[in-house]
Amino acid sequence: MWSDKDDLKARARIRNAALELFGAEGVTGVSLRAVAARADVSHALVLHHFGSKEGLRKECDAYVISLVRGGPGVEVLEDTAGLAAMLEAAGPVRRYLGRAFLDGTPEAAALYDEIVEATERRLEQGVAEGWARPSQDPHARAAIYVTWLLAPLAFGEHLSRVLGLPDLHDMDATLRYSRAGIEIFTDGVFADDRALTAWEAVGKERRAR
Amino acid sequence: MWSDKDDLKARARIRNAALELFGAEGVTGVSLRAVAARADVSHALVLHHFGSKEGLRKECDAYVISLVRGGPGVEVLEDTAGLAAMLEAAGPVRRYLGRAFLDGTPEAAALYDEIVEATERRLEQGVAEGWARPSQDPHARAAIYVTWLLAPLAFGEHLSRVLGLPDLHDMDATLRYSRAGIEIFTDGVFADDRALTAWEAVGKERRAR
DNA sequence: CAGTGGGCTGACCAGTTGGTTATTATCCTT
DNA sequence: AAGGATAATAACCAACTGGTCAGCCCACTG
Repeated sequence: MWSDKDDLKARARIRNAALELFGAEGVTGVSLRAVAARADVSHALVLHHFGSKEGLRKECDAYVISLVRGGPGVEVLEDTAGLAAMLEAAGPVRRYLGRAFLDGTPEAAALYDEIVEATERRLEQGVAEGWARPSQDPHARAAIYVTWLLAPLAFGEHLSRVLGLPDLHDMDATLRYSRAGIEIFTDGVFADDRALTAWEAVGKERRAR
Repeated sequence: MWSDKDDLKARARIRNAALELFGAEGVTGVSLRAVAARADVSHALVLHHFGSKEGLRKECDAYVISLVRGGPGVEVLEDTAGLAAMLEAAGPVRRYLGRAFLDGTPEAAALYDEIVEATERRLEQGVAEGWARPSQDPHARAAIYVTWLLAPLAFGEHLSRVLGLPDLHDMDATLRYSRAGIEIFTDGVFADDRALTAWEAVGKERRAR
């Protein structure tokens, strides 16, 4: 699919190998030697180029984030473009992102915050323009909205298994399950207010205690 | 918060320590010695009780799943009780679950499948009873619905940071952000069908190619 | 009381880990 | 062609990994 050409610079080859392996097994689960082997390189060269394992991890973070930002030109996300790029990203990148968010690196946290902010602005604009519903708590809604859109990054494997889709991360599969998501975002799931009412009852009860 | 009493059996102490550490750092990132140290026990004892690291991991899985099932009596989840238990679970258990789903152990996969099935039945019943909207793809909707409810397990850290909540995993915080979720599930986010229409356009274009 | 079996440990093992160093190969530049 | 950098390697290191083993300790049971 996107195997590296032989003449690709070793540094980039190492980074790609790390991306794949880190995403699949987690950073702590992958040795520098394993990365080196996949990049067809001595393990000392990895250290030579990146200084340490942590350095390699940071470079992977930076690279993936630059992909999401859509190139070196974009400094701050304007709308939901970053989200879209994330969902369309190739398999290894998606898996890596999922891990990064769960591991909670500072870089991933900053990216998450940025996406939530951009999304909140966009939804606010949508409310003004009439295509988005107003919310009682726009900040929390934006956060939840982003979290849900990102959820397939973490749970993609299960999603694809349950839906019987062969490759969890390709575009066709994404398209298939995203329809159900859009449906919920358009019509909701609940037909009446009883869940909302129940929530308010619980909240009131807790506040009383 | 839930520190172990001194007279707790060593076996359970080890399991709890493993649960905490595995959840926080990932299974591969935690050594048996670290687990042993936190349980105040020699690392040989861990092997004595669980045979291997993999054995310990399996025991953690089984324990957490039994918690979600709500006790040894429950064999198959009846409704969304498992989901509720999961969302109310204490911090370490939540983190562990998030990891388990991302790592894709067979036990976690089975649990996920089971929850999706139970939820699909429940939503189907809801449609019949009138409190849930019908869906064009009930199976996919149930899968997405579950995935979204589970998303805070994986992204809870970021969610709490963005919302300015101190402790990501306590019940009050869960209550706060879940309101926004219920709001979306009740009213949706989009005010009209244009997202759905756009999706259909993309799908048609791809099918044409 | 003897003994016996399980909880528990320290010492040990071979293999792996991230990282260092000295050395060689390969490339530009002038 | 000479020179200086940079790419790349093999050999090595101390620390740590999961796992084994012989044996201690101590509560039971006969």
